[in-house]
Amino acid sequence: MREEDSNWFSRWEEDLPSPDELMPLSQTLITPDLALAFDIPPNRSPNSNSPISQTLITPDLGLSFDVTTPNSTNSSSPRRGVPVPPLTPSPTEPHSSEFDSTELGSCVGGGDEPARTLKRPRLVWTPQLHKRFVDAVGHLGIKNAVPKTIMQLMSVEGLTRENVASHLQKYRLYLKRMQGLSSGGSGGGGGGSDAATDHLMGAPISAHPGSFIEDLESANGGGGGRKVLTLFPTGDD
DNA sequence: TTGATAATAT
DNA sequence: GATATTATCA
Repeated sequence: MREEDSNWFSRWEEDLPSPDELMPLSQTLITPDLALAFDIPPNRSPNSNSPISQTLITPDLGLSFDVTTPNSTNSSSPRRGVPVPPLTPSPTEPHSSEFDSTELGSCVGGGDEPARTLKRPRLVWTPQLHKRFVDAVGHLGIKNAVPKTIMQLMSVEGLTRENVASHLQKYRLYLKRMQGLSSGGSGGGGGGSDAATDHLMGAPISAHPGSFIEDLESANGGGGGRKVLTLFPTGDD
């Protein structure tokens, strides 16, 4: 006797409760401390500031997390004072599947502080991750398209409400822009919808059960060579 | 530019 | 008090 009034999402909740079962999106976030314990490149650039970028790709989807340290311009960041050792980014396919799923809060070499409270580097919204985001919003509907619900639906480890909220804002802004553009056509400087972006964010938010998370790889060209596509068009190119 | 964060509102 | 949304910073 399930109430039929319950929308589709009601069923989602029934299927969701098993995050362990469905974990298509497992992101292995490496805390700075962990990275430290992992491997410290002996060749320390004396004066060469190499961009510290950690590219963790999950074998399932291939989400890549990129940590960027504010090396440009010595801006004293009171909040971000996590000195991450320069790691060599591997643009190629890292087959390092030897990643132990040890808890992030595990005792790391010399790190007595709980990684749980450690601040994570900037979150890079990859097309796949964004797809999930859009999918979650689409399935939830504007009504329930709240950061918390979205986060829960995404079931992305490491993803916090703040992350979704931040992105959600941009997402809404993008939609608003489009809607406003559709209504009035007064372009100040340009105004053009990028096909790539349009395809990404131009997903109509219709609360339909449909299929959850479509092909996540569709976003990726797959032809080799990742292209950093801009999620949000500046409107002027 | 994009994402995090502070402040604010509900 | 917690969560959502807005605004601003980096």
